[in-house]
Amino acid sequence: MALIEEREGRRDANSGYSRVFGNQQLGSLISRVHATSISAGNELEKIISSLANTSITMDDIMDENFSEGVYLITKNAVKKSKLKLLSNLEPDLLIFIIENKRRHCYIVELKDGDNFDTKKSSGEKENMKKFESHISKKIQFTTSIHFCCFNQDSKHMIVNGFKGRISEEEALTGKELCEIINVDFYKVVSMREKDQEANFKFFLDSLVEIPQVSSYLKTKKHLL
DNA sequence: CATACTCTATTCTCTGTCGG
DNA sequence: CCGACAGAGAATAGAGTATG
Repeated sequence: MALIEEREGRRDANSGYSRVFGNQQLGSLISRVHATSISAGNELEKIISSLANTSITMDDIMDENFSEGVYLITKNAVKKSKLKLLSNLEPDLLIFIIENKRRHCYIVELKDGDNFDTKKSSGEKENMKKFESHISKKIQFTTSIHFCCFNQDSKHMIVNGFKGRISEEEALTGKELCEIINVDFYKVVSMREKDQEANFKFFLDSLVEIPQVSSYLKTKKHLL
């Protein structure tokens, strides 16, 4: 769950957030908000894999021990397989399409934003290509690499964010990713929205409980 | 179990290049 | 030559994971 309430954040007075406000309680509250945002990114991958068909291992793929279907294999599952590779070259997701006449592996880098970090994008594409050439030698599948910005609906914007370093085919929206793996995009979105109300309340409740904040709000009573 | 490393998001600053 | 822009690097922060 991406709940602010469950995040630690930095509680001490020496965090940058405390300095921003000159108030430790407010600083630690903001720190917890930030921690929640980070946590939500990790959660996205977990939600997606919980809704997809993950009933196959990387070893099964290499041993040709499978039947028709669409399967998702996460980064961690790849790490546990015998497909040994230099560390940190692994993409976030591998999708295997196993059909009568088609065997394809989508290699996907997933991001919970609407833009990729331009500093790392060149390196990321290089790593993806390295991984692609490595895995192609081990499996009997065609392959393609993709960069998915889960919260971006426009392929064009993804390519743009990448400063044109990737093609339209290599860009993937969240909706497209979900279509490939037979996952309801809107279910993923609604699962993530579930915490919003609790977060909204927790944040504002915590905020008005801070003495400095509440005494300030009392001077603003005319606004209510 | 502690430590090191990588991931996420975001902002600021410095530097270099391109075009008018 | 100067401004606009792009890119790299550093900084703020914590979470998560791998490993000895």
